[in-house]
Amino acid sequence: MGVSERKAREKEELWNLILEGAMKLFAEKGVANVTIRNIADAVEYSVGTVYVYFKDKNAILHALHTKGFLELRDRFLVLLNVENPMERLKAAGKVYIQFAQEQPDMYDLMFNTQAPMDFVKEGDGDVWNEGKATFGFLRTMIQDCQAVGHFEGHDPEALSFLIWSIVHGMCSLRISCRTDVVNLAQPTTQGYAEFLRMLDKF
Amino acid sequence: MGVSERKAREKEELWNLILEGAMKLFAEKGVANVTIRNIADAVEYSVGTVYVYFKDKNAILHALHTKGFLELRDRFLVLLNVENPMERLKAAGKVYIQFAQEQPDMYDLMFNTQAPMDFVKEGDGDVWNEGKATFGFLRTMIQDCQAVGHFEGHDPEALSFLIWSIVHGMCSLRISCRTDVVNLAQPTTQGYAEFLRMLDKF
DNA sequence: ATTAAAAATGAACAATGTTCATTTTTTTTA
DNA sequence: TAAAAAAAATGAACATTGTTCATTTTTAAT
Repeated sequence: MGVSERKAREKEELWNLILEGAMKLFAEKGVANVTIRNIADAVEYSVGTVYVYFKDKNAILHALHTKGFLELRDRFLVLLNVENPMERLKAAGKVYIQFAQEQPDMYDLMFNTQAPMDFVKEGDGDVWNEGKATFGFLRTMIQDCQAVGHFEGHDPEALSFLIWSIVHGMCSLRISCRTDVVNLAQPTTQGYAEFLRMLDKF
Repeated sequence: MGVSERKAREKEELWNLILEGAMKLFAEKGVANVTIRNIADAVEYSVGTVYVYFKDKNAILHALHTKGFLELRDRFLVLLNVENPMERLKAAGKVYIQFAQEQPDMYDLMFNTQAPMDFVKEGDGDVWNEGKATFGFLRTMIQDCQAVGHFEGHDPEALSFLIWSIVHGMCSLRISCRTDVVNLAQPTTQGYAEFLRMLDKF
């Protein structure tokens, strides 16, 4: 019988509908200003229904953060065209920073907000898959660089974390308005350019 | 007459009392879990009184964040003993990271949370003095390094921002639990060690 | 057409930041 | 010293939030 299958499909559709409604509001008003009631209104369902499909607000924020990682992964696809590992690494940083600049709220949700991590820790797997895959991608790039002679004597794990920290630090400080005290017109762009200049020695 | 003076003193004393109560709760339960009612209870005054002394919660959080910067500045004092500019810079990073590790909530309030910045922007001066002074301190260190031949050809402003971003990025990722996907026992310590190894080339 | 299961509902709850008319305390004045 | 004025403290009340759950509505099975 195809009934249960159709039901499953409908269930998934509403799940997506709610999530997309949340996504839209979230882009409009910022994550901090979106309430469960807002989301319910937007999709024309009751508050209770939202809670049928999502355990709590953390679950919604985690699902949203996952969508963010999907888009970031898409953006990273252009890197496959970059043959030279070092150039690929440099380009990856640019893509990362650009994403953070264009979608600051989403970036904040992905890399700063506690909610998605709380959801992960409440769950079964207990592991942050999105972060794991993304960091793994960076680690591979670093190893590719080392394979052609760069970063000699450096530990790839620590170096990956260091480089992640550099771009994250700049994006994070920018988003939280801490760069107001830095006398640069475009802090992240100019800061990253400075980093690229450093990389020339490796 | 000494009445108004005594009044002013009493006013400041209660202001401090409230703030220290907030500070204590804040250290106990974390910034996210402290309410105005908690603070009022802790100092044995009413909720309304707290609002007589502080415009809103942002004002309290800003005052707390300022206390954090005072402590960070104190910790930086040991750097005055380090003659060599490059060694001073390296030591400064260590102090910064250590502070973030020992007081993650305070660090988060100082460098991530929106509230203190909102307070600054609502105010007159409109400038984040704490950040300005701290960043200025870093800039001076970089310039001292350049004066003895380091970082040749690098822009001090951009370089300062880059280095700030490095240590902030590591601390920030650590505090927001994003380092769970990094295979390092002590991400910040090992990541910073990797950075120090990089600095050898400059 | 009845019954059972599933899905959707929205009123209700506790907790939060915030306000403000009222009360209490202190200071000044007569 | 007693009354009036000013300052300080109060806490009840409001709007919003995330969340729950008994009830109603819709759908499926008999």
